[in-house]
Amino acid sequence: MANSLDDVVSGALRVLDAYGLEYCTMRRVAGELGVQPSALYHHVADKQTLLGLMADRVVAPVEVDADLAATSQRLRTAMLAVRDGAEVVATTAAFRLGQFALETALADHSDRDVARTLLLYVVGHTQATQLHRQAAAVGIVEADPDLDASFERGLAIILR
Amino acid sequence: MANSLDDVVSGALRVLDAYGLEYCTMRRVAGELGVQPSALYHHVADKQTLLGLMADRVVAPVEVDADLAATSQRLRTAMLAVRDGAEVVATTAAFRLGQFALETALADHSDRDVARTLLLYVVGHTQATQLHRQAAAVGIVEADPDLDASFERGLAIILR
DNA sequence: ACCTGAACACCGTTCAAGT
DNA sequence: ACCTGAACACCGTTCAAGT
Repeated sequence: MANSLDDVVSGALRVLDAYGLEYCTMRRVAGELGVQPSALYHHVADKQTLLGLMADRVVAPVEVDADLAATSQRLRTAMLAVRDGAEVVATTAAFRLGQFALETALADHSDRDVARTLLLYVVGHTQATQLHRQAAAVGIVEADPDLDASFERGLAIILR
Repeated sequence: MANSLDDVVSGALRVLDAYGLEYCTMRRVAGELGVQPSALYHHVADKQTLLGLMADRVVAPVEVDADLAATSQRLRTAMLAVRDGAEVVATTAAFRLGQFALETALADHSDRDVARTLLLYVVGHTQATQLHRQAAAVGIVEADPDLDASFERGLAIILR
């Protein structure tokens, strides 16, 4: 059966979660879909575009409401759910200041500067968390059990 | 004349600044130094290690003191000084929570949680700033003249 | 509309060998 | 100590051609 764009994004996210961003290559995504690498370019202009769609999908299920702390937790959880999820969001076109969908949504429930600051902190802390966990998984560094609590304390500092 | 490790890092930073992270390849760094790609591996174990040394160098001139806002500005300026500087710092081993040199230095002059939150914000905002500027330079997006002021407002929120 | 096959211009890294 | 030359196993992307 022929693949749709959604299939391509789903396959790419499966490869990302299984192998990490470094090994999430067009050729591996194609292999995951049982298709030649060149076939991907029928669905997507280039790899950057695909990464952007992947970031959108990682962030899509996050509900935004007036509870900024809870919304931040949900965003963190969504990014942690896929390997290197935060890095994909951070380095992607989706995360452009002023036009990141979550930023404008969050700004509707709070101050615009608070929304932006919060978002930068949440993505940054989660990216660092995943970097740390990956290093801990390989034994380069001991696991830090305080990371979740550290996240919440930073949140409190911004929202005080 | 033979190259030292410092020469390699300097050459790599020149390539980074001229071409951006995407095109900062081992082969180009070697070319910049007038040497074969394999020669780099006499100085450095792999590309990740080189990127870490580059991040250290970007951040090295930043003076840390009790004025958290001024220190944040200096860090931002240092990262902005080289193309994709913030991304190199953010994605590198140098930026591990709890053992990033700047984090511990900053923690000596303030609360530890404030130090970490501030650092994540500064690196994140600067990374987004460079992403935005690069997009604006290519004409994908109009330049945002408010980015510097936005940075300071976020700083004020964290430090209030 | 969706895909194949083949090609192009690259990558990071290893390793024996040179000086 | 520092480097060359050659190789290995990969990349992203293009493009004519097939169904």
